[in-house]
Amino acid sequence: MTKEKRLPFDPVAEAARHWQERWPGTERMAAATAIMRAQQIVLARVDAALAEVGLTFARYEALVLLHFSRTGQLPLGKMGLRLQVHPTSVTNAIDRLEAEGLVRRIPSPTDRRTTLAGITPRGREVVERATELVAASGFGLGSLGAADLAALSRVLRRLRKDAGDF
Amino acid sequence: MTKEKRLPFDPVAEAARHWQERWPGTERMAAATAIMRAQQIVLARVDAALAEVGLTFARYEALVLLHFSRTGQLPLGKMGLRLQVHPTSVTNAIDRLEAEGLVRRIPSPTDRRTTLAGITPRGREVVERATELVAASGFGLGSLGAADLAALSRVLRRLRKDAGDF
DNA sequence: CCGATTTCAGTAAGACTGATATTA
DNA sequence: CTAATATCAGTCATACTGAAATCG
Repeated sequence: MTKEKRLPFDPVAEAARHWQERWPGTERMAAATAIMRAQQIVLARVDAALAEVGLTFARYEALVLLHFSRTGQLPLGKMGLRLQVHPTSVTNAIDRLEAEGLVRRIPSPTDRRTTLAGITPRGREVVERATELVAASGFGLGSLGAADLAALSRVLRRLRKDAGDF
Repeated sequence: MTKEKRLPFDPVAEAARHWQERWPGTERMAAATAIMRAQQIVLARVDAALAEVGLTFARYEALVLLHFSRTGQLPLGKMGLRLQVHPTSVTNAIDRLEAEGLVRRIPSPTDRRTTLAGITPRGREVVERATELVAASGFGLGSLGAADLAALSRVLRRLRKDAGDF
């Protein structure tokens, strides 16, 4: 951690106060800054939970995606699209997961250019255990009620849709 | 970019659908995943806007903080607390900003252990120009209305507060 | 020949650990 | 002596670019 010190004021509100005096779009700035910080909080909680099973968030996401897929196998390219990560990052993530025996590479039977990543039985065990830990951590959102969570999901869904995610 | 492909469905909703069948806390998972993706979107937009003036988001934040401060100078440690970044990351960011003449290091007159970062006139010019660009980009939130922005800020404020930020 | 898929080499920014020098 | 402050060296996970190999 950087330091466990609690500020005596809300740094986002403080920034908004100054911003407002000179520049437009204060509400957007405040919301964007809050999103950046919220992501830091969520990531820190999830990473801490996953450390116990030796996974990072990126690799956990890949593993969950495979676990949820019908056959337990997906082309690397499809994974990149679904997880919105760079092709080389997928290669890297699968490299690590394969080295730990959680995933194995399988040549596609229909297209010899593509490689499938397939989750192994050990991979399924680990993702189940990891998910228990992550769910127990509450994703750092443990204090939010159902209404707040719903509001968050609703607004962020619009944001993601308008950004061209889906 | 990873690929400009739009998925035919909401990947977060799809994940939630599968999650719900086996694990608890679906609403938290969905909100957390949406936060992670929203941060990616905001960061990409802001970084793209800042590239024109040769700044990263982290360095821009540091510059804005100095620009807003009363004297234009702050101890590096205080900056780390305000921006929630690691001390060594502050040192690194100030190194870069100093190399570009946007900031200079000043020995503290009252405590010889501490170093102040002071924004230069050129730093003020750059931060003004950068802010025009960033504000014009809308932080990737251009499509959200006032009510949505307010809801976002309200919920994320609670999240940050409960996480111990302030 | 063109485009898609994956991989590799190399670069970059950032977060972190552990150690150190200086000073309150 | 201790605590705080900043820095340095080095490691790590990730993102990206550009190039290459393979194949539809």
